[in-house]
Amino acid sequence: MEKVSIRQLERYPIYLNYLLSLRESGVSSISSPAIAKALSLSEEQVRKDLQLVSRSEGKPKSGRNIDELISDIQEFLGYKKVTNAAVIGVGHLGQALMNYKGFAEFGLNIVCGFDVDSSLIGTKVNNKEVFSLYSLSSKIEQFDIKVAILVTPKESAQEVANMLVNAGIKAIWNFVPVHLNINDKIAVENVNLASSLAILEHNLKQKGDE
Amino acid sequence: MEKVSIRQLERYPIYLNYLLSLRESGVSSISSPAIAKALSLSEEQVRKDLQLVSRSEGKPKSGRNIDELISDIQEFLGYKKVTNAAVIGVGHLGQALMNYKGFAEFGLNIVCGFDVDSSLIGTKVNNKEVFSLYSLSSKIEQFDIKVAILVTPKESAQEVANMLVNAGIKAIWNFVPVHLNINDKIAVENVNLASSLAILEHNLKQKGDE
DNA sequence: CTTATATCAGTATAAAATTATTGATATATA
DNA sequence: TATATATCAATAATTTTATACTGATATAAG
Repeated sequence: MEKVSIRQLERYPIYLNYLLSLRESGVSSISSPAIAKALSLSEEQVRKDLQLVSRSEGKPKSGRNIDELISDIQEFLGYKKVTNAAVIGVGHLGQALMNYKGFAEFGLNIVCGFDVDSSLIGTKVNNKEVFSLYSLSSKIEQFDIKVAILVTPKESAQEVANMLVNAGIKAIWNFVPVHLNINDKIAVENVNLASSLAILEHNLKQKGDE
Repeated sequence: MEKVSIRQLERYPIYLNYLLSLRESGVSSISSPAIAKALSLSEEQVRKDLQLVSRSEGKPKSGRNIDELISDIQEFLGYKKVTNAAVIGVGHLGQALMNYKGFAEFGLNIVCGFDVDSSLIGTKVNNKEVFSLYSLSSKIEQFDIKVAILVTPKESAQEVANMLVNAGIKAIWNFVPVHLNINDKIAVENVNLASSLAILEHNLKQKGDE
């Protein structure tokens, strides 16, 4: 496999999204410059990104076949095989994630939630049961859960992360704004809204100054 | 202002978070290498990042004063002045965002929500009223709303974004997985969960292969 | 008080990512 | 069918970002 950069990885879902919407409106082929224009990227970047994951070459003048391109990106991103996940911490955000329908198209299947709050345990959110955090190990095995979606309060995030690792989780999608110190055999990806907001505010300030 | 990179901007909230937790546990000064170690970064990177925003210099052997550092980062990120925001689209995620307490510390104040669903209009979420999307212009002015937090369905995102711009919004924090074509006077920052998940899955796969 | 050293600031180097360039070619158009 | 051109792949140049190095200095330890 050729090396793919983090930045590239971030772009593929964006391409995919756009291509899917194009296909819905009946388009059957597209060129890199056209994609670039639609997504405000450079054509070189788009071409390189697509070259990396696409099995067939693009054709001058006509571009690439959309169906093939979609299939190749989905394949590359692993959307074609299902990964089971669980939400850890069934608060507002946790529940919103459990209710989110869109994960299915990413191959992510949220099978259940975990919490310590006894008033939540045994309830269902979007038809997915909420279990006690202390049944983690058995449920992870039982449901073949690979990814933990961590949405606990800050204070308990590290402790719960340790529990997850002990219970055999291989990847943590961390929505808690805390740096987790974790065995580097485990994949950790942080969703940091504060970082995103910092960029927005910075841009807002700059545009205001112009 | 010296130039700051996107990557750096993303890191400041992470530093801040860590420093706040340190201060809570009574620590009063910290060195760049110590921060680097705690957050799994390189000491050079941390030092450069801090140099950029810190008004006072660090001292060999003892490092930097935590209170000062926290204050400088907060100042730099604009956390000390309040920016009013509104949630556009009061679904599961929109409600979760309206309920999220953490934005206050970022200087972001969600004042209300907007939706087109008449069963939502007039209700309150976390004590913030939900207005009709068609009252956008007047409310934006009335409440001095600067940032729109966009959480609509895909299909309507672009159309609503246009309405927001017409109504005078200066920044859009876009949670919808759609590329918005917007006047570049407006700051747009995309929160793309699919991108984040793509990175996680890629790492998961790589670690599995090792 | 003196010395050793951790940390600093500033600069230089290296790595990563993006953008530009070049020559080739498949297709649309005449 | 011939020609012009949009797009391609591959490579080179540039820019951005991260890391390493150097000499200076404030503090801890003796």
